[in-house]
Amino acid sequence: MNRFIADEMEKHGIEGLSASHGDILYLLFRKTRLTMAEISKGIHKDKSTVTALVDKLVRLGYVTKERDNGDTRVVYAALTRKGSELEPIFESISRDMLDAFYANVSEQEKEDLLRVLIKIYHNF
Amino acid sequence: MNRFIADEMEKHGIEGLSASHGDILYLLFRKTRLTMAEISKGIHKDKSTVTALVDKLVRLGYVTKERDNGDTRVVYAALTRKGSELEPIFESISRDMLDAFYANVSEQEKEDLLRVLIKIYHNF
DNA sequence: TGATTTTAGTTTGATATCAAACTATTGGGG
DNA sequence: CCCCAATAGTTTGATATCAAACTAAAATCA
Repeated sequence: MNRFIADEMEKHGIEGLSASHGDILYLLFRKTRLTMAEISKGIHKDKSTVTALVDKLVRLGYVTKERDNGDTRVVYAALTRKGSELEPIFESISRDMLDAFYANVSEQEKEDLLRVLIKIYHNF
Repeated sequence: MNRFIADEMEKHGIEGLSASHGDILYLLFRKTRLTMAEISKGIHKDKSTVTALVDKLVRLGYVTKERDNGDTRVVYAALTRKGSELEPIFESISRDMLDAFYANVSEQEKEDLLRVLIKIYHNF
């Protein structure tokens, strides 16, 4: 799946991003401003990992970081124009990905799969 | 799951091993001698990754590496005595892991899950 | 109010991982 | 037989990832 996504992104001229960067961008498509801690929770990665990932997105020009004025411990991440432009491309890749993933899998099977996986998820 | 396994291993006094090292050891419990390429295929990891993983197992005293006499390109990995002693511990951890994993999941659900996952696996 | 604890992020050091370049050996075809 | 291609592993360089130590700021509490 990682390879699939990486290949698709390369086809669209997006390079240097991993699946985790994509996860972060997805969060930012939904909510325009997120703290580092919110991102950490949202993508289930350690906060120090998020620091590195977001810094890379900043370096590539997709995201900005800004300190909160009230509580200066807090740092917000938000999309730049360039970052926002990724949304339609990502939606398209996501669709293709899911289509490939669920090829030959019926709706009923999908439903059952999800239900059992959630059960297993809660076992940890 | 990785954390679960790591915790269990630590309880048994086994430290410094990741899940991938466990995968390699499992292969060696079944077949006493494997080439680096066979391990690479067996654990679905790049051959250069296997070099690093096996070297660590050698460093920790669980495995030996030996060149083939006939074809000197080939390198065999095999368990040491210390490596073999891990088998019962690993079997026990494996059982506990699967029990935790499949808690509250019926046999029928397991079967369906596996069938659909295999289908999805073949989609890539 | 002042000390202590909690919280938010970053830095540091270690590890697994991959891809690409490289080395060394084997096997085939002219 | 020799060259070339294929094969087996290793080395190198980059990256994501985590945990632990650290910094700085806010919140609690006595």
